[in-house]
Amino acid sequence: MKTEEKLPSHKKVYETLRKHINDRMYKEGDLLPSENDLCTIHNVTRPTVRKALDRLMHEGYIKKKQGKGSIVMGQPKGVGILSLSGTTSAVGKENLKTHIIVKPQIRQWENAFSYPLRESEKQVGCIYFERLRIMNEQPVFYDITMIPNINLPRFTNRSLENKSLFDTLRVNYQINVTGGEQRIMAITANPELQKFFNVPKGHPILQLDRKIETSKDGFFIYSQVFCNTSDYALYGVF
Amino acid sequence: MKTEEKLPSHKKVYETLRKHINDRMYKEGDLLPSENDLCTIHNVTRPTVRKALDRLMHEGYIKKKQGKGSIVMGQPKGVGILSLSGTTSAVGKENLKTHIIVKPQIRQWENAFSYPLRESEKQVGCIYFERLRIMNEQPVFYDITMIPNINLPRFTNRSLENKSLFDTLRVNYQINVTGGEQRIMAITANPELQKFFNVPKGHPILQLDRKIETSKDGFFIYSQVFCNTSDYALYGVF
DNA sequence: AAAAACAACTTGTATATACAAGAAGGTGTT
DNA sequence: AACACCTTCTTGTATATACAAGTTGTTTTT
Repeated sequence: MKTEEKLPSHKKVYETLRKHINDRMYKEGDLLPSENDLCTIHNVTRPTVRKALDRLMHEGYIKKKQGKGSIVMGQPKGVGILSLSGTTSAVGKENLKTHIIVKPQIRQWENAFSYPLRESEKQVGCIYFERLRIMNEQPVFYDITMIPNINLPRFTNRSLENKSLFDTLRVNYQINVTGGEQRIMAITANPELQKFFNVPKGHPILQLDRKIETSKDGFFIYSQVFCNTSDYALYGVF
Repeated sequence: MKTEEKLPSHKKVYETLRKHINDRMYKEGDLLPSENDLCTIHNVTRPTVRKALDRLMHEGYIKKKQGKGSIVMGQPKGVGILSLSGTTSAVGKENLKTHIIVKPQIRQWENAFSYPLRESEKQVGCIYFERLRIMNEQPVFYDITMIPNINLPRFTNRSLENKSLFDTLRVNYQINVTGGEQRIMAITANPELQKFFNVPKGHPILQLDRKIETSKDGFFIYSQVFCNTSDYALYGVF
């Protein structure tokens, strides 16, 4: 088994810097080493470093200023819900607890939240689970996730609790989220949601249906998220 | 007056291709000319072309496949609401009518939808307007926009009706949207919204508060959008 | 006829180089 | 002290070049 395929240098530089920012080695407001310094550090040339920095900039980890340098912005807040990552990175891991309501299980599926499925997806079935996310003792997210049941060794054992699903896929399976589409709407809580969120009848709830696309051809993640925004508004950058 | 500053070549290539895709000269599913062809067409080198293509790819206009080419995806649907553009490009211009509820006017402001303002912003005051957006005879969006009152020649005369505000800024004033932040929540319609949307009391409404950042230093656009999602769910790609 | 090998495309990665333009700090002159 | 200038740092733009790797169609071989 070779989980270790050799990454292109610009991705290695990206992963390294990303990790250092996440680990707070570079803090918000800091300047990254200059592009030339990064060249010597990673033993690559400037276009390569710039490619890594471009991606970090796009994802909101840094901002660049001509003549000044690359300013660290910290972990992008809430890129999660509204543009890329999952709920975990959206609100920060600090005060977020996760209850698994329905454990990951193999299911048949015909469609996914009104998204039509390919034949290849229907054949393999899906990994299905439901989670309730709780912030400061208060339930905020309720989400249903469906993933095609392709061969992901040890997947169900992994970190659905507190780590980001997308990080798991990226680091362990070299599957990157490349984009996706989502529908978002306001609804009122049905009895089930009333129970989960502990809210009265008629309470407004945010609903997100998402089809998430990855670098693995034909591999999509489907998720439906309900969110009680009365105390925590969904926050996102773009 | 020189509205015409010379753009870097990679931006010129980007703008040209973007326009051609928007004008349907390249249709969905088409292949763009190869990178080498684009080089000779625009008389630049490959890294320059690739930079333009990278941006088009990030914004969803094209997808690239190694060995194949650059596949045109058409105008990115709904990049609008949830990641970059304004409501116009989010839903397509076809069936969208705009009613100006409050005409653009100069106002003082102390804050913008709970976003704090800089001193420099407070001093110049803001351009304020409210719009109701109607799709197929049905009111869907109600939005309030506030823009710092810096010198934008002929701005209030321009195209608040049907064109995208962001396109106007980009083409006429070389101001690009570089990002922003937003809060999104579900609420129930207050009496004013009940009237605008023609919905009963307790009807769920989507609310977006946005602070939009531009390439012009210190120039932010603030907008608050209410959306009746009972018939048209907000759709976005990312 | 079917399969394998090849050639001719495409995009992906990476280097080396050069100059432009903005920011910051020091050094002089006034 | 204040200002202008210069040097030196930074990132931005652009070229020229090379090879790797994926796709497609053609040619050759079996």
